[in-house]
Amino acid sequence: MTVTLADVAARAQVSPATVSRVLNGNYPVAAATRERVLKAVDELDYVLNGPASSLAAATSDLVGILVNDIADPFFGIMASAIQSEIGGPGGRAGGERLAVVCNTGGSPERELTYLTLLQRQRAAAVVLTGGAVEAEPHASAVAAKLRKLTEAGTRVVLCGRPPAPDTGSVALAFDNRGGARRLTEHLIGLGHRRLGYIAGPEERTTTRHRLEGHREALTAAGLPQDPRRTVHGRYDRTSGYEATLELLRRDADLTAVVAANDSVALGACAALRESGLRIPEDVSVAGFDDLPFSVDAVPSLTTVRLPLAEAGARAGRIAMGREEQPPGGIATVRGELMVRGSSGVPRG
Amino acid sequence: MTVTLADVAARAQVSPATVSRVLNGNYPVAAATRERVLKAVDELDYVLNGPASSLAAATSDLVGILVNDIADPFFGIMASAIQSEIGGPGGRAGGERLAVVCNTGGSPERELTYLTLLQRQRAAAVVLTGGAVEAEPHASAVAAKLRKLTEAGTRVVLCGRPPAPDTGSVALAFDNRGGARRLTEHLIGLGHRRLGYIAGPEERTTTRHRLEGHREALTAAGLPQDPRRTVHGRYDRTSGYEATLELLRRDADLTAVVAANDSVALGACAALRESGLRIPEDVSVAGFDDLPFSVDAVPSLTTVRLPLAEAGARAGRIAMGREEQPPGGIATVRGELMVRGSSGVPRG
DNA sequence: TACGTCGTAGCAAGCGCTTTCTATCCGAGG
DNA sequence: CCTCGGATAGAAAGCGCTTGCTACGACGTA
Repeated sequence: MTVTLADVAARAQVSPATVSRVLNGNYPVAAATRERVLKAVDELDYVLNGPASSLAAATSDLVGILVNDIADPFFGIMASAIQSEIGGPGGRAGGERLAVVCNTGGSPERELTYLTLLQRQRAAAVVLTGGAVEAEPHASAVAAKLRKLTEAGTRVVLCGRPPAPDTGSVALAFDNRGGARRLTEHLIGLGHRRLGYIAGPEERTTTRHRLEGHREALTAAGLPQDPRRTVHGRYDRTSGYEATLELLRRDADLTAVVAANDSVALGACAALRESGLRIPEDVSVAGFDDLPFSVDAVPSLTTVRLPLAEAGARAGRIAMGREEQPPGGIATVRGELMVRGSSGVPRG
Repeated sequence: MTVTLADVAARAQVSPATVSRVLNGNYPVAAATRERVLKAVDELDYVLNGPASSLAAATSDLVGILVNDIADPFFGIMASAIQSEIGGPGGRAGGERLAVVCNTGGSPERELTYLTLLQRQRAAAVVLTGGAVEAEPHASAVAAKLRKLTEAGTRVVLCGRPPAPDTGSVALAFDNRGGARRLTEHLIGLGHRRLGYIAGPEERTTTRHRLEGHREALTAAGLPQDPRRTVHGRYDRTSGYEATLELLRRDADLTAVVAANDSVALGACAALRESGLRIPEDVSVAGFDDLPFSVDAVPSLTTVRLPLAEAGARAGRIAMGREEQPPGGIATVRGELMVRGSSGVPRG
């Protein structure tokens, strides 16, 4: 029925072992023999049986990339960069590595499921992107799973996610706290005193760090931390829209809105505009991440640029063992404040 | 070293066969025995060896989703929808299916490579999204590969891609031609007579169909098809920006710019604005796809909404055999014209 | 001429699971 | 009380590949 190694071997008049070695190129084979084998492979249109190969070799070509939301360019950009470092030659049997991205939808359960699935497939490496969920028992379960993976020889890299101590993983963390602090400092520097903050889902590290950075800046400037000025939501546009209306309801005198990310900021802009407020004359808006569309917003968004592609590429290289690990297995990636049209001096 | 089925069997005092049956749930096992096995699985923290399982069963839990550009929400949204129909319970051994998205970067070679990799992994199904490349020899090579896959029992579904005859695949094609025609008709109806068109890469079916639809509308209205009014580029913002400047250089009297997609349209808006032109007073702009950010553009984008999530979900269900195939294995998905602020009556 | 060496290729033992076929135990029916 | 069928469980034969070890010829060297 299907063509196997043995068929190729028979046709090339060699042993299966030789065919395997030609395919894997990890053992000397005479040029003439190799030719003969490759010819047979071609003629029979042979495709290696991946599962059989992985079983015998106790490893696979699979590399997993976990993302929270594949429809969000934030993750798409990272995944793309990671994948382009991981894909390409280097897989088993002269093949390519299969970089697969797994969409967790932000669900802790799915994250764990995918991790188990990748473990089951004996993945060569796994890269986890995006913030982690801090709530128990998920956090410990993930940590335990990561440890299992590294112990089994799977390289684990965290990209844009805080370090997971004692798991054997390498972390490239974003400096969310610092970025948020500088962003808020910028607004305070412009004269803003009444700032609303639209945070992401409470249980995520990214949310907490950005919020902490914001509050640090507030405190440093001697401004009060009014809990009524913070609203939690999701990392999407709709959430930003609704949260902004809520903020306005609580305090119509806000002069600035700091959003958890750019999508949220866009929603905030829409809500402000519909409320008859001009940006930045009446209210300044700031985002986070600097996704491609942010510069096209009108006015263009003041935000913190995260080097998503660079970090992803580096994570990919580390996962492939092509770049040295940072000292202690931990590196922090800083964001850059991008001051643009959506932030300005407050009225009055 | 690693825990195997046999270890679990020993601990549960049953045979490996029984453990396998408990895990797969495809054979009656007494409740007490099942309990004992599951307990052992748990205590030993056993994880099935995927490759071994796939080898023995001659099939895997893998489902591939091919996308052109994972950083582009157009594909992200489809991939997300496909994946959410495919993931979840239903995999082998009580596990979940592993829906993996493969980023081809729009390269025909990578597309073929991924297809081979998925074939090698004995994927249960493959969903290809986005337009195809028509140039030979790629087109035939892909068709041949798709045929191989279906013959080997892998279900193949094309989502937003024209049908591939005689390959055994199911196609959910977008009506790009009709959408583009209606969009251009809308502009002509507003009074536009000098329309620029920014097309995608020439070799792609999507590009050709949209361009044909545009020209159909032009012809139907008795307007000339000036080749100088069409510029080819890529499906991204930068391309739209540059192409618009080029169009303006060729004919400063344009009253409307139709873009290959929304990202391109955004780039066009930026270029027009920088050229001192107002939208839509001086020049109308239209996009295609209606991605989430399009409604946030200022003015919001007139475009053609493609039901990406719905089509993706349907493709996913068909790939899983949970939805009947359309008659003839082919269905056309229409887009909906969304008239918004970026299109208006031309000056004069 | 005899012997160690190097370069190639084959043998065969798994890798860890699935599944067919067979064995066993039990209760029910005759 | 014996037999038969149904429900469970086990034995064992692979699935298609990799790889350690062995075999063998052709050289170069003593």
